Amino acid sequence: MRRSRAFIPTTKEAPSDATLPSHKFLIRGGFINQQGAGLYNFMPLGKIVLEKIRAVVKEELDNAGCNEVQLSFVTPIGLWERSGRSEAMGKEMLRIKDRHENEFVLSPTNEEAMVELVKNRATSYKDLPLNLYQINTKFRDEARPRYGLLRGREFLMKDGYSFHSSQEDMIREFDLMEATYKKIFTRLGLDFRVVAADSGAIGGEGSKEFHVLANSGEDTLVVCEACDYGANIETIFDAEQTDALNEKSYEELMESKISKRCSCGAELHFKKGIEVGHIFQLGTKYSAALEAHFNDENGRAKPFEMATFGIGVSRLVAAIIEQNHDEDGCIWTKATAPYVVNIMISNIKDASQVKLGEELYEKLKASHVDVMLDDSKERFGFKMKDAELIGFPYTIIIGKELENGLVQVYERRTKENISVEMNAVYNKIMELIK
RNA sequence: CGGGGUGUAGCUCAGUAUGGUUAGAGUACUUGGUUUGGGACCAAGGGGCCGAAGGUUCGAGUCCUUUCACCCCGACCA
Repeated sequence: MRRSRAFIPTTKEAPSDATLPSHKFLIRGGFINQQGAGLYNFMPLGKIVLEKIRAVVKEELDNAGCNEVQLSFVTPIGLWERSGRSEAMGKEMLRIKDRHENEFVLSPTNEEAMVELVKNRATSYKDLPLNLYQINTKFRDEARPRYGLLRGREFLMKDGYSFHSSQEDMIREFDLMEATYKKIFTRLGLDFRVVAADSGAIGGEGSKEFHVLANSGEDTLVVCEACDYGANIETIFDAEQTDALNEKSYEELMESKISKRCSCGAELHFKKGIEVGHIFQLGTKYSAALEAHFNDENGRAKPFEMATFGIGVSRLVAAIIEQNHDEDGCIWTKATAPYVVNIMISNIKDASQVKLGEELYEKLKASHVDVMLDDSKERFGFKMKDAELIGFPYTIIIGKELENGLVQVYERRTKENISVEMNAVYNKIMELIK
């Protein structure tokens, strides 16, 4: 993409209502803009990031044998009445009426719809197991949306549901999904932890959360430094206790409640996390309620054993920045950067700079590198600030040193600038972005 | 859903206590010129139903009533 053709409205100042780094930088960088409380538009850069995350999620799930589907976003209220969740979820569900006065819900989640989809279509144990997922818009009418994309009302979430003929098989799938999620978050370049969790309102037993570690995280985790043990603090104290406590007294309570040492012997620490994934074992809660049965080996009807798996895709966009930013802006990981390489022509009036920039641009594009050519008329300082704000992992600076046959490669994360022979920069970049 | 706050230019905000020229600044934008390695400088411009509706008044951004929206703290949540 050429900067001169791109719609990337960056600003020097953040709107006054943004408090978190991710919120500020995503708006300042021209990734998103707010449409209403908890409602966001994704502008070109934001959309690219979203799609990159979506692609990684899809690839890993498909590899693990999951089937992608797409359920209708608007769902008849009857679906929710049958499971009792119309009542249970209450005002969280946004209800609308059509011209015939029929009531509908904008899906906040899709257990019911997915059970209905599979019911009477997968009818035998021979049809199982099945794992169906979608990456689709959800709507939850939060009492108080906040923190930009971290707690919107409308959001993009991957939700998956698996169907099994036995609990053992369901647990096997649960473990497979845990492993798959680890691959996904690793590929995205994130520092994350898997922790034991409460299963919350959705019900069921056996529940694990995936948290991106970040100071602004809403959840407090207890994690072991040595092994992979971790737990959400909610699982250790009941809600009333946690209400009254500040962080320091958590530590005191910890001593009385649990050992300061992990069972592996290493020390336990507190971390803040942003929940970006949640997997849980549902059992037959929904299949029994909705009478979704299959025939077992003996020809007996049984409700499906189920598990459910979520990943907050749009939340991840913000979580990545919460974990990866500095005072100047975003620092995207290689897998999530809207453009991995930014070619900066310092002075657009300098024909030799333009020539090299164009050549590199074409060459990198031909090599399937996601590359931006900054051919804007701005001055050097402006372009640098803009590149830092947007957070391209690498910027090739074509400028003054070109007279000596040199260009600079600027690494966003470290802010290091290295000089490279102009003829060697292509190979250097290809090596760096691997 | 409880408590608090804010709505004035694309963005950040003055102006509102005490009503009174043509509603301001910075930034962003347009044009011309000078600049050209860290969000440049000079000059000239464009841009506002002062959130909305009603009311008081000779006169309302400012006072009164109603309403809508958004934000913050809490309770609740991928």
